[in-house]
Amino acid sequence: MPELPEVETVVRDLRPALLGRTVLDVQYSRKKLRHPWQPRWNAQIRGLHITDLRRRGKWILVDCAGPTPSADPPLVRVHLGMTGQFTVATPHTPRPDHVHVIFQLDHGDELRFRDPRRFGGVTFFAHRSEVEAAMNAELGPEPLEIPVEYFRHSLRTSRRNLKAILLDQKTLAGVGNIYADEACFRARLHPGRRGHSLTPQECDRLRQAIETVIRRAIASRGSTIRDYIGGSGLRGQFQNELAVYGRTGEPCRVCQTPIACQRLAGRSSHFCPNCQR
DNA sequence: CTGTAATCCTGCGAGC
DNA sequence: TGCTCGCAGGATTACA
Repeated sequence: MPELPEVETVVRDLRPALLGRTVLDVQYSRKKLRHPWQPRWNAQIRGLHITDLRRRGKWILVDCAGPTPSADPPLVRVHLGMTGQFTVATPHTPRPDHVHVIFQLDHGDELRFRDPRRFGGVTFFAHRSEVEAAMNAELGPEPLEIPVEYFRHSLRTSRRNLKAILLDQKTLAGVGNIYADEACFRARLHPGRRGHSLTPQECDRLRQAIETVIRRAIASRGSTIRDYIGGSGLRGQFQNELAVYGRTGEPCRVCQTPIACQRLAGRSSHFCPNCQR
């Protein structure tokens, strides 16, 4: 579910509530998550202070600090998968189904990881460096900081279609199905176009479209299609501004042509057959 | 290298 | 009302 704008919203919501907090205890359900929680981490996490909260692509990173300062401190890494929710709540708030990890915090609140489909996960790393190196090797640049030449080169040397390229986290980290479709529409490019068929100008148009769409989506706290909620439990608003995603058969906001839907890179891909070439 | 399909799960809407 | 089917914001793997 959550793509960059949704994950960014969760991080922004949670940051003020979590910075400086101490984890008193951790509970977890027996259900298996994508990146399995392991009981032995419990003892390691207890007593850690939360020093920062960050996002990289669709990953949430919770930086921690132990009792003694370390150059390579521990961290907790979270992925929301399709239906993940990461929220702070008071213990009085009823616990919904599918809450799989609960961090008890020192000021009484709970940090909850909920995920009905369990495609997401929570993993503890004793040393930040273990994750950073691996993640940087597997993730491309952030969509709001795409190097111009890098992006042109990535597109123009690929025989894949735009949809597949945009969804590839190694090319760009954080774009998913909604924003790939929205960016192609904004750039007036058919998602089935092959990367190598793009002119440098079209590459730049796509890059700018991605940046604009992602920026606006963050400003609207992401899109809530079904399950998504931010770190404080609020729904997103960008679903109201989507131009093509989920609008199959509805009129294009520019030319009134019915929006088409076609399977590309294994995913439903929405586009205007008239505006996008 | 590319593309496709299956896989991990639960829940929901459409259609009968 | 109740059933089955297909599909869902992700990501990895196997196979053609």
